[in-house]
Amino acid sequence: MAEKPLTPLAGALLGLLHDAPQSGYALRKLFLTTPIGHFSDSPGSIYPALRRLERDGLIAGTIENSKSLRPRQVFRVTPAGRTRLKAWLSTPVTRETVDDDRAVFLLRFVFMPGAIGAAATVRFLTDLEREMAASLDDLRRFYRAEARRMPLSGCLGLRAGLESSEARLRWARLAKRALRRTVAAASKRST
Amino acid sequence: MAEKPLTPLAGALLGLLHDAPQSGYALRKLFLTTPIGHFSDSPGSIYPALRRLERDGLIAGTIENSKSLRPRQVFRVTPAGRTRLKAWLSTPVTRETVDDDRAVFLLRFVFMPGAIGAAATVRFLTDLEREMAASLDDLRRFYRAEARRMPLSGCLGLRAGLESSEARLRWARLAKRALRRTVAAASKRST
DNA sequence: GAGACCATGTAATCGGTTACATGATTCA
DNA sequence: TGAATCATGTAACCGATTACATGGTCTC
Repeated sequence: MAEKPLTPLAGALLGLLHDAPQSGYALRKLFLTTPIGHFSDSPGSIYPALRRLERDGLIAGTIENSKSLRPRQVFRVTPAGRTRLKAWLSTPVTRETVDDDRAVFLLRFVFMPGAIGAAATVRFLTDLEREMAASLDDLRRFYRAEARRMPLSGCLGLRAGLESSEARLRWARLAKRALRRTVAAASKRST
Repeated sequence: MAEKPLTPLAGALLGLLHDAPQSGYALRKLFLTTPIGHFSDSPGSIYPALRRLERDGLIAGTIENSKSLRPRQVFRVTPAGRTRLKAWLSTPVTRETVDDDRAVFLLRFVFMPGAIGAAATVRFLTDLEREMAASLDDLRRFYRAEARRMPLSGCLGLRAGLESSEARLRWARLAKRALRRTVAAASKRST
């Protein structure tokens, strides 16, 4: 098998369908009206992706309102799809995880608590923090070493990278604190 | 004609070659060792892209060290390439400019002062500020309206978007101040 | 009855990535 | 002499985007 990681779009669709079974059109509207990643809301983007997921047995579509009215195909995540989603969400955090521009880690994060639980999400954030801190360190080192040789605009470009890395790291810490509170509250309730 | 905008990779290559003519291999090393955007450093990525640019007449390669030693093809930006680069750098700032995940605006920014001048770059940053502020406003509105209906992880995901938008905006202001100083200094020298 | 919206598709294109392949040179 | 680095390519694949196309339904 050696399953390839899901593409960002595939992961987003699978995650959204895991949260709530819905039609391709509803997913399009989500992409259009909410700030989830930046996916194209065009039909040529979503429907082929859904068909690929269906072909791979990760989702299954059932037609509602059949008989001429206004048929609508509602997709649900299959058990295999759920397994695959969990695997995607559980892929280890490495340097590439935090260095990617598209912020796929954020997409993954959003689906995590619902799919693999709050405790696993907290662990994920801990790993993120570690890698983000390392990445930021490297960037700072690079800046110190090369800034003087670079034109002003290069320096400023690096500053942008630094600022956004710092913002990400602050966010990871904040998110961890917030999630930990819910884990603590949940365990308190259960005792 | 109706020239399509350059792809991020094409823009990066053209900009780098405009700053300094160099070989494909040297460009690969830049991608490998510096934190410019996140482009693949693999030959299968860069060489075809260079060939496309050459095919379109935007760059021209001259072979150095020909005669068996270790030939190396050094690429230079042609006048047409320079025009195209300027056009790319000058495309108006819209909402999509600031909303794109890949931060192509940053790439453009880095090449601007060298290609279209500091004054034009300051104008660009002014436009960026405006659009970034508008984008941030929308995000905040969305957050206020929808946060209560969303699960915690969705909220936190939005927070990440907010934090990074705020960081970008702060950076744009900072960069504008820094560049303005150099413009002021330059005009002072010239008087 | 016209226009906006629901709902789904297909075809063509294209750029980027991975994997594979080659050969020369430098240095230990 | 073998490994690392310089230097350049090619072939195959694949997913995403754009543009095009269809037809029902709801509301004014």
